[in-house]
Amino acid sequence: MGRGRVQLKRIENKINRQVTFSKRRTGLLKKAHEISVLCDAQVALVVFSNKGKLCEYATDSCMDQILDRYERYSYAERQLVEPDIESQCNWTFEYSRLKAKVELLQRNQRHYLGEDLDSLTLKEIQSLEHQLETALKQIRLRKNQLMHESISELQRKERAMQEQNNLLAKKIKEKEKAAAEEVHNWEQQNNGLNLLPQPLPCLNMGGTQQDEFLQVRRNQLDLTLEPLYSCNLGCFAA
Amino acid sequence: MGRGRVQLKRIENKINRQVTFSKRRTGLLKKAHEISVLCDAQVALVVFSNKGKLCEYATDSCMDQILDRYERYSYAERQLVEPDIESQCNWTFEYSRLKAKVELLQRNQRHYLGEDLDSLTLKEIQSLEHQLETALKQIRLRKNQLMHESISELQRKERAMQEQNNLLAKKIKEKEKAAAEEVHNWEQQNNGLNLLPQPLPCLNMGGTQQDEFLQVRRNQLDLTLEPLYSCNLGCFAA
DNA sequence: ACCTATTGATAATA
DNA sequence: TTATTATCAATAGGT
Repeated sequence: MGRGRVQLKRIENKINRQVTFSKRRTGLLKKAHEISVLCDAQVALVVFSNKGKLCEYATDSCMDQILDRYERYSYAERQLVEPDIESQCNWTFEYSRLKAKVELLQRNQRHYLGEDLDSLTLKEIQSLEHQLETALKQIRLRKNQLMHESISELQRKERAMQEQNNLLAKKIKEKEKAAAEEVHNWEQQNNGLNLLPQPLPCLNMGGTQQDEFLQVRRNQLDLTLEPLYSCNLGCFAA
Repeated sequence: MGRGRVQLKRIENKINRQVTFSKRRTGLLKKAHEISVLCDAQVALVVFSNKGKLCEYATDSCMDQILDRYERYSYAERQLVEPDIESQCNWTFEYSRLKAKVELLQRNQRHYLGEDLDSLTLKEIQSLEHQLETALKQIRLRKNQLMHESISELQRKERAMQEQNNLLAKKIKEKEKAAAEEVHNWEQQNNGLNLLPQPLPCLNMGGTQQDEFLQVRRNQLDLTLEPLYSCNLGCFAA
């Protein structure tokens, strides 16, 4: 909304990005509040800006309660696995052990994400860099594999659709031909009356309109390539 | 938006409320995604409908990570509040929650290390790649910073040692001079006996041997600059 | 921060 | 739920 349509991709101009962020953040918070009030829903919204600034909204200002509910909700889905009653004797120990584990893992995770690096020595930093470089190699290998698979699949689909398309075009031509003959017969039978019927609209799609037809097919392909939320082919350039 | 202005209050008609919820939820998710992409922000959105149905959006589909970041962010602010004794009753729940968290973190860690990638979709892989690229940038920044500090420190040491060195060389020359004079005196006192003593080995280090001395010092510096993991200075080009 | 031309979202309706 | 459409709301690009 505004002067000109907007592309769903990162705004490269830093100033514009910041301004747009400010405006849209306001809008987003407003909408969150509105749906919360109008529809009696419980909403939690957390936004970290580009620069790491936090901004939040929560219905009735109880963020923790909602996040807690969320975790309960989503943990319930994964919880099918563990009945886990073996450790009723030494819960206290087990619990603190787990807690320590979580903290360690979180610390590591922060490091893997390039945060909180000041606590590391040069040697540790170098080790971390090396680990991530290795990981990236693996990730890119897998990515390429997936993309190749995706491309093959799309090419297969394209061929199939092309065939189907040719078939349909052929059928349409045949029908037109048949219709034209019928008209011809009718003209001969009513020779001199000069009452030409209009061609049936539903059959009016041969020859010159084939291009438009192909265009439609391409668009359908594009839609297949562009599923939810702008997963465009730009990613292949990465 | 729509036919007539809307009051910011709960929609009483149940049907209307449900319909509006559906539409606005879609809109809200869309907006959340848009600001996320356009402004390179990290967004987490959780919506519970009136009837308790959950609906969520998270940048790059990593809700847990964002909520984690949120908790870390706001943790510092409330750390004063909760000594957390309320949860002695529902330990079972807490325990399994922790356990699930550990599993999630471990799973993530594997992904950050480039392992176990087959379970990820192309979109997730791309997100992961992007995260690690960003992390690596940060890590390299920090590494360079540490190395520059290290270099400055070493250069400072080098200057200090150079000074000390000059001082020592000077002292040695003086001592040699004194020794020579003593010999001279001795020679004069023992004129004609011709019994010259060898110069003391520990003092044999003036003039022409200074260069070799500096060379040794440089090698020690190089070793300090080149610790584990082949961290040569080429990294400064990164 | 404020101003509008435009696009986008959506309430009412079917 | 889906589709349409009249209207209002959000906002992009300027000032």
